[in-house]
Amino acid sequence: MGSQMSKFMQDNYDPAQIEAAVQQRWESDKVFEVTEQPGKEKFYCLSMFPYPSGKLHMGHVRNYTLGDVVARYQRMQGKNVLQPMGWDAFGLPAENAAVANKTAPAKWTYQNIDYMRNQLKSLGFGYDWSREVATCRPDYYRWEQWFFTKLYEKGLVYKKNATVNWDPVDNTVLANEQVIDGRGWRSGAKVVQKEIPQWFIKITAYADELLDDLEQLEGWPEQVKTMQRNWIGRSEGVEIDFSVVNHEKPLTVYTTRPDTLYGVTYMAVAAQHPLAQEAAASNPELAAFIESIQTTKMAEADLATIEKKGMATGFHAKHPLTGEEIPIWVANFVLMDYGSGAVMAVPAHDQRDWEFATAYDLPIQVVIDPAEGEHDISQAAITAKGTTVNSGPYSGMSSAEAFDAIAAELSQQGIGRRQVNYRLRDWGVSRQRYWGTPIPMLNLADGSSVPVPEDQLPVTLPEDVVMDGTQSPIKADPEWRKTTYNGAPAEHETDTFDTFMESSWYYARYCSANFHDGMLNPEQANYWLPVDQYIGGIEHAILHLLYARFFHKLLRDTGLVSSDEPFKRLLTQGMVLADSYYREADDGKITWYSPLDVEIVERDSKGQIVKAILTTDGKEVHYGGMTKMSKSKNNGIDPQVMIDKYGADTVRLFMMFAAPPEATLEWSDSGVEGAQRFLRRVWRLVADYQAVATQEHSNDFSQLSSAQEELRREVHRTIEKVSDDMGRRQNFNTAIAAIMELLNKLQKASLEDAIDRGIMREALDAIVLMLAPVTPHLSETLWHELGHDSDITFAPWPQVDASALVASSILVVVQVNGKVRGKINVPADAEQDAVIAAAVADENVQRFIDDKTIRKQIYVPGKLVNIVAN
RNA sequence: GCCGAAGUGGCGGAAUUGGUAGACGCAGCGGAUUCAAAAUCCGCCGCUGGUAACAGCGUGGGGGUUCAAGUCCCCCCUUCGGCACCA
Repeated sequence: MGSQMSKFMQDNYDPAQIEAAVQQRWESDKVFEVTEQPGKEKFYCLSMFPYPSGKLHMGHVRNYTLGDVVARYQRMQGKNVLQPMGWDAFGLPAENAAVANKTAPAKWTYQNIDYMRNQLKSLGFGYDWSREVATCRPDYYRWEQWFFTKLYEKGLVYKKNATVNWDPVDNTVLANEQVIDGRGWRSGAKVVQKEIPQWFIKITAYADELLDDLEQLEGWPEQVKTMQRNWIGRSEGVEIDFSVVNHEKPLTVYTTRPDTLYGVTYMAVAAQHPLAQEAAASNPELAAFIESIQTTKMAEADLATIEKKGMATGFHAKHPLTGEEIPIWVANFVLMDYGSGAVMAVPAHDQRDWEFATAYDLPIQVVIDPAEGEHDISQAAITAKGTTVNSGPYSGMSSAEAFDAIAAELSQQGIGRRQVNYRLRDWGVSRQRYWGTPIPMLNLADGSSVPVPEDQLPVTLPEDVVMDGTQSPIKADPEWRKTTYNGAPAEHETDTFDTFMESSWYYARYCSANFHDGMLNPEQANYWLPVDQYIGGIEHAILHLLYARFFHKLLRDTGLVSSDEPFKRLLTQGMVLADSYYREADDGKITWYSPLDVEIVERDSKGQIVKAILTTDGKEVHYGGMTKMSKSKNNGIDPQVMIDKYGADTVRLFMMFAAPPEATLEWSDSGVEGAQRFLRRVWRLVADYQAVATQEHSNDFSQLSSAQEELRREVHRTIEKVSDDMGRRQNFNTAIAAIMELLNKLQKASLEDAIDRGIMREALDAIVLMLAPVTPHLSETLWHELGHDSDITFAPWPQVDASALVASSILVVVQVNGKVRGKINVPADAEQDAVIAAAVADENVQRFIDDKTIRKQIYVPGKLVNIVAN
């Protein structure tokens, strides 16, 4: 066993050479291309596909290393593993780059894809590239368009007015991120809210199922499920019609607190509400006010923190039970897009209503006596439930009783009904941008809309265009939209889809990426789906993951897939941070410098950076702390530079070792060097062993010296821990730490006799195999050096020899009153009484109990004795 | 503001089910090797006191439950992610 040490091994570890060779073989042998193999257990491992922004950033490298480690681990478990990759290729940055660089978004995007694909290959990720998709290709988005028309036929799609950020100077719609302090980022003009017709998909029709099925998702982090639950926000309440004085139409509101109905002292409606508009028509002051509050950005975060403003409309509603007249106000915190665009206000029992009432001197009527505690209504609203007061015939009831009684009364009168409501709103998919999937609808002369007939799909987006910075080229071109429908002139919709549409079904398309006869090939899709492991950033915990879950159910109900949920197990990875450095000019302007151009010249006694200089000019820069890698702080570390310098295996190892997957990861140059140092030590240990590899080996482990027994126990303990860490816990950092510990011990191990060499041989095979998911190039190279002909990519994962784990004695910690006072070695099979006796007999333990009475003795088998004495 | 997380040595982190706090790595310090340096190897490394054995303190802050709390409960502080048109 074992080969003569090759010339190759005598040289130092040279990642550039071995990685290129290994990757070349993977490519020429098509190692990662897979097909359906009925009867063999499948494993679909998916990482969130990247937006092709130019080059990979460290967040990508982390995400894809995690995915590749999982995929390779599962392959070594003997599974048929699919790991695909593609491009989330539509989006705003391409338009911005097109304006800045005077190129077409398509060209820019395709160039980026080509560059980034090579980067992914150089990192050694084992993707099945034959399934690559780019969402901006017509052969991808045509099926999205087809699917949308199917949803339209099913009645799951509708058109309604919705609010957008309108830049009146550039005459364009802005994304929320393009609105800074209420102004357009390019024009600087004050942004106004404008209503335009847009397409919506009825995700609320699936709200209950999206909520209930979260329970099936045992492999999802609890926090993500909680966030989704809260986002869907199911509530049970009552919808109430308030009649409006001198007005035909009632004002309908939804409340979860009908028990506080007697506390309603005013109503609030959105600026765009018909009542507000009607009142403003004859009231210039109100009209001016309504215009002034239209500048509020529609983001919920802004809405929640803005100063609450309002004005009376002059209309009054009639209280449905008391008949009292209640003023109707316009308020800037009520949005037309949510619910009915109107709310009933109970300032005594709702904090936002309370603040508004206090600001505008509106009455506050207490109708709930809270169950416990003192409350001062002049300080804050009483939001807790309790017992009703001042509520006419409903006084003296619990909140729950009053809820039922009032709901029943309103229902009987025909002016209210119990209703389940969701915070979740229907999905607005229209975007007024160019670089996206054209919405496959035709607008007819009579104002109606119809889907583009199936035989006319796809509606293709022209790629050879010029971006002038403000308007979508397909909107600017009067010819593009022109078409006919049943012989009559019609116009193509010029809006495009929200890019969340493409990312909502790409995971399914990968299963039959080259299928031309439909969106999916159900046979292939149902072999691979659901995804067994999905990996991506925590920032996608709600929107992307909810939309993808929704789409999966839509696919299912269209007969394309048979499962209920797309992603069985989810891993949400943390961000990557790096040091940041800056200089401040005399005028206060701050310039950030890349950490790669900075040299640390002085640290204090605690290791903190006190002085650093810019290598280009030798002058000092200030340390700005450890922050998220970003363009704005210029602290992004280019993965390519690191791959060129250290090799892919070192970068991958550092990424997996520096932090657990969910936590943020701090980039550290010296940490990367430490990772490389470890790989060199692995290399050297194998090389040192090769020098004795031709000598006699023994695999008879029945008679071992205590040192041999202990070392072999360490080997199998490590296999046990690493298997658990990689498979169940997905804590790759501790798996690597365990391998490092084993390596430290092996370096000191004897190679004297045949058994020593047998144990070392077994240990080295195990180490090389266990490292293979993380450092595949190094492992494959060493695997062959150790004399194996097989491909380590598919080699079986090392097995634990249970007999090697058995120890004859164990260490038990002895505490007195909860403090550690001694440690004793006892036989593994010792009884409780014997262990406690040995514990009490310990010299140091005696010092703490000799003048005290023992009150209690607690024994945690095999671990700990606690003696309680006073 | 609302929803969800996180906070442990000089630093990244470990402690998996309430049972030895600080594994592993980085930085630092001491030594070996070297003409010298790099690389490598050996050792030390939470804070305070002590030559040491050992003792006291210690997991963001305050309170609580328990024989025992980094871990469970209550309150607070700080940082991060999301908030529907960034992806």
